[in-house]
Amino acid sequence: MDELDAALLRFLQEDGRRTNRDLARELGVAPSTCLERVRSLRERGILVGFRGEVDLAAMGRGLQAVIAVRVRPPTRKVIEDFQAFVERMPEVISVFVLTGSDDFLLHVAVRDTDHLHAVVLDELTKREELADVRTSVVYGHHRRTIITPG
Amino acid sequence: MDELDAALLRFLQEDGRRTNRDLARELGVAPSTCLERVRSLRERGILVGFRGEVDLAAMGRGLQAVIAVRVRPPTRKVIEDFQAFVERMPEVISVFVLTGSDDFLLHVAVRDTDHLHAVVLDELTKREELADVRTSVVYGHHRRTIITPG
DNA sequence: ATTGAAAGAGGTTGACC
DNA sequence: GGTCAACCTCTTTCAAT
Repeated sequence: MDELDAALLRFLQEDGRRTNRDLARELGVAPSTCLERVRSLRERGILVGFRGEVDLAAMGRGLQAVIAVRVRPPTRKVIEDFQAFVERMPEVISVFVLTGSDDFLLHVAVRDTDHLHAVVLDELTKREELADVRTSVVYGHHRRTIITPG
Repeated sequence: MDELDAALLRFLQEDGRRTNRDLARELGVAPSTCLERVRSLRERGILVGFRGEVDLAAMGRGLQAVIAVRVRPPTRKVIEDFQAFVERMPEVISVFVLTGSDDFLLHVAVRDTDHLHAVVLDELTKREELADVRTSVVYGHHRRTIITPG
């Protein structure tokens, strides 16, 4: 992972559709070199894909919340079953499995407060393993688009 | 936003580099129609970009944590200054501004536990407005790649 | 809005350094 | 690992519907 790889990752995280020629020109290398580098980054599992990104509000899901969940008993089976369950919920954007007092943190995006209420009361609290739920509404969310090598 | 738009969003979230021809063929429309639809989705602010996606572990940042933060006093200035500060930290992948007992939730990705320790002790607790910090290590994280219209 | 065809731009390969 | 050149596919435009 040299300077060229790092620069490619930077540019492609910024705009996944930058053309190969364009990247090559900006980095001062031949297009085929550039192509080979990108292929190598994918083969090494560093660059894992290219994704179109949508605006949540424009998709009619302008209300976001984070939901901290505790399940009991905290056995492997209970944790894994609950994880599989929440990952299938369309309202759930992101699932964190955690150490500490909470077992899960769910990031959800919903239409409105009624929808949020329904997700918590009708979907989550239905589960028998659920021991505790704390919902916080998200005022603002910022995700870094460019991740640099550690 | 009809069935065609929804299908395009689905395919492009799955693979942001699907060619226009390919999309057109699969959806049974002309390439130019497809191109126009995608352009419209971008103009309407529904499709906001295309991003290369990297693997955190492969980037040498295999340890993730979520950090709940309370700041005092919770005035606009204090909140906004702290938000701007954490959004500039390279270890921070995502920032949530919240209602409830915590004001912020930070998702960080770091090299190892020493690095995590340094982020919390040297970067965060340096700030005078910081009133409370609770760090949870992330065992697993799953982000939904395809977001459907609400 | 959608189409089809034409023109220009980009991706990809392989022989060579 | 990097380059150059040729081929071939794709994007993009535009007149027509």
